[in-house]
Amino acid sequence: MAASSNMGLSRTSLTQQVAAQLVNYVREKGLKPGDSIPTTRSLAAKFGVNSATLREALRQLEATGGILLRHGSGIFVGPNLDRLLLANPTSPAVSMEMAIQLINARLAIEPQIAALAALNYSTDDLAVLSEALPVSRQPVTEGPRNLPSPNFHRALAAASRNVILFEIIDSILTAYRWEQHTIRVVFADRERDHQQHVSIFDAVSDRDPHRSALLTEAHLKDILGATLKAASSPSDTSPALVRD
Amino acid sequence: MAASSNMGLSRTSLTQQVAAQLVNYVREKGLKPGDSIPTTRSLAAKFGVNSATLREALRQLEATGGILLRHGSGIFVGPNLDRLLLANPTSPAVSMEMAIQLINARLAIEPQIAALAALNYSTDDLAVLSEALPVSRQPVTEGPRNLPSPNFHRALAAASRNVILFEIIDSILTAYRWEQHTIRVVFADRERDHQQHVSIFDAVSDRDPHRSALLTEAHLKDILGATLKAASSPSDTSPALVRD
DNA sequence: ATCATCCAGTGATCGGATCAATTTAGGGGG
DNA sequence: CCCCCTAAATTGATCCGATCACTGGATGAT
Repeated sequence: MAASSNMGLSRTSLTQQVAAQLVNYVREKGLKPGDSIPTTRSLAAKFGVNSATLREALRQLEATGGILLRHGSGIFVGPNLDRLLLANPTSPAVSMEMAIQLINARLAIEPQIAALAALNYSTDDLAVLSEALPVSRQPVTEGPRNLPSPNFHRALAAASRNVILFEIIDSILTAYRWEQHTIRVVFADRERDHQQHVSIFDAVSDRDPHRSALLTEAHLKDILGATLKAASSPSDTSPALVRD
Repeated sequence: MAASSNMGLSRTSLTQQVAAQLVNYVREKGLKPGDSIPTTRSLAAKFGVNSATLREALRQLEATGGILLRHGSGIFVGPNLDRLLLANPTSPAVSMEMAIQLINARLAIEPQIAALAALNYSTDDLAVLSEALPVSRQPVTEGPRNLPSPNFHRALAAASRNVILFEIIDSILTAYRWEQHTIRVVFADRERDHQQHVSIFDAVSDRDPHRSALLTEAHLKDILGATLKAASSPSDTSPALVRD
C-alpha cells in the first residue's frame, strides 16, 4: 500500500506524493469538512515515510486550506473540501470539465477586468501590455528556466490596478496550464487569437471600458468554443498548441 | 535578532512565525521574482529554529506559490511576488486599502455570479440559498467550532454551478475576514443589508440574470460606500460589526 | 576546444527524542 | 449526585543530528 520508493521516474518530491496520497485517502473515505484524519504517527506509518516528511505534506495542505491542524486535538478536513480534492485531478474527463469551468470563470471575470483596465491603467501598464502583445504570436517560446514571460491576459489584469483581481486571474491561468498537462486544448486559429488581443489592446488604450469588455468577452467565447469542439472530437492530426 | 521564544501570547505556531519572518526578509531585501534566497541551513540559523521547522515554513510558502524549492540548486522567489507579500499585512492603512480592493474585486465578479446563479441554479441550490438568507439578520451567530455557517454570498456563488467561481468568492471572503482582524468595518444599516439580500434572492429565483446582477452590484456598492466612509472617519462610538 | 568525470554545495529524507496543548478520566468536596 | 480541580494519556509541534540525492561548476584527459 505504501511503496513510495523512488522507482523509475519520480519527478515529484516524496512530500508531494504523500500529500497526494492523503488527498486520495480523504476522497476514498468520503470524508467531509469537520471529519477527523488519523494521527500524524499513524499516517507516517501508513504512508511509510518519516514524520518530518509527513509533516511537510500536512503543512502544504494546510496552507492550501485543505486541512486543519490543531495542536493536541487532531487533524481535520478543512471547510473547503473542493480546494483539497481539486489538488490532484482524477481522470481526463474530469479535467476537461474543469477546463471548461475555468474558461467560464474567466468569461465571467475578465470582461470586467478589461473595463477596469481601460479606466485605471497607467502609462507603465500600457507599456507592459503592448510588450506582452507580440508574444502571443510566437509559436511556443521556450523562455528561460522559470520566468514565464508575462502574457497578455496577465498584463491586462495587472492594468486593472487591483491586486486581488490580478491574483485571481493569475491563479486561474496557472490552474489552467496545470490542467493542460493532462488535456491539450487544440486551438486552430492562432492568428485570430492574436488579432483579438490587438483589438482588445486598442480598446483599452482608447480608455473605452465598454468596448474592452465586449471584445474580451468575444475573445473568451471564441476560446470556449474551440475548447468545446476539442472536447467532442478527441485529439486529431493538428498538433496541440498552448495558448494564453 | 532571532528571539522566537514564546513570550507572552504566542497564538501562532513557530512555523508560521518563521514563514512570516521569511516574507519580511524578502520584502525588506526588495527581492524580485527569480532572485535567490539563502540556503536552508543559513536560514535555520538566522531564524534560530530547527531545520525541520524552517522546512515546514518553506513548504507552506511554496504551496501558496510564494517561493520555489529546487533540489540541489537553491531557494528562489516565486513568479508571483504579490501572493507572498500579501501573506502578512504591513500596516492598518495598507490593510484598509486592501479591504477596498477586495470589495472592488467582488464588485467586478459577483454580479456576473448572480446572473449565472439565476441561470444555472437547481432546486437544491435555492434551498441552500434561502436557508442562508435569515442568517444575515442574526447579530453575530457564534457558530460551532470551525464550521462557519454558509452565508448568503457563498451560497450564491455555489448556485452559479461553477466550482472555480465559488473558490474565488470563498477565498475573497476568507481574505476579507482576515483583513477584518486588523480593521473593523463599520456597517451601520444592517437591516438594509438583509433587505438587499432578499431582493437578490427573489431576482435569482425568478431566473432573471439581469436583475440579479444589477441588484448585486448595487448591494456591493453600498458596502463599498460604507467601507469608504469608515475609512475616512476612524472607529467611533458605533460598535464594529461583522458582515458577509 | 570538447567532453566525460569528479566534487563541493544544497535541498530532501530519515530516525528518534523531547516539548506543549488538548482531551479525558479520576478524585475530592459540596 | 453533581461540579470542579488535578493528573494522566493522547496528539500535534519542535528539536537534534545524520545521511541521501540532485545540481552546477571545476577538473582533467583527449
